[in-house]
Amino acid sequence: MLNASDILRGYTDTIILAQLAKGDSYGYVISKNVQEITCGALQLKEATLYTTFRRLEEAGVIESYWGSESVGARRRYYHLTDDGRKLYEENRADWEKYRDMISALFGMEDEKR
Amino acid sequence: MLNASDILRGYTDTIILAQLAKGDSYGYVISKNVQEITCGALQLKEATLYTTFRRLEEAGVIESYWGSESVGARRRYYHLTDDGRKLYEENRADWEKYRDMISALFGMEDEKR
DNA sequence: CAATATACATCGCCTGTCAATGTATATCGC
DNA sequence: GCGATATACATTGACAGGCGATGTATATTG
Repeated sequence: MLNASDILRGYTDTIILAQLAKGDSYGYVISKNVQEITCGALQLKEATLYTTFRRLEEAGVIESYWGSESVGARRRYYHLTDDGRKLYEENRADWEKYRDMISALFGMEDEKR
Repeated sequence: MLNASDILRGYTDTIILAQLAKGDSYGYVISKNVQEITCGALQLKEATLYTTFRRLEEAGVIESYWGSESVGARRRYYHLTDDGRKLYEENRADWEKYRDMISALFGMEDEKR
């Protein structure tokens, strides 16, 4: 069966980038959003989520800062940099190409778009 | 950038299954077909291709036999088993779901179908 | 006051992809 | 005739990303 973990691989970065493109956010909420959007079918596991944040920040496409909540658990917010936004747009464009290629490879004759 | 190797990951099995669904075939030709279909954008590297054949055969979804060519390099042909065909159909169905989910996660509001 | 939700973090394993390397046969141009 | 290139299969070891397990801490709720 098509495996969710292997599907995720390669898309995790862009999924997070897409969430941040809507505005600054933090791990827990992003994780919940992904579950909601996919009706629970796909999930960014915590280990994956936080290692990905590190990687993206190191790459300079996101920046982080601690939230100023005075109540509840602390939150580390992330912000998309200009480079990050550029990367996001590139990845979206790439996806449209790869998506069509995979459909073609899977023998789906172009129920186009 | 969306990375071709990580895109492939998770789809390689089904790509091969799809090729064999059209009839028995062998590594070299399958590899060429994939390049052709994707205009060279995606490529099943030999190491990947042959290790995947092993994995799929072990899983009982394909079977192999040596070709009877009396000329040229020997060819190992692969044949889709009944289980293989079933898996192929399942993966195609899964793909349609995952494809739409990823599009949604990437913030592509449904230019449907 | 135990259970659950919120929230972040790290370690080490697993698995699939691939570069590098090796083998062997056939063909094509010069 | 011979070097280059195409056809064809195979293995080894490295690498990287996803994740299970585990740990920390605060807030809410029954």
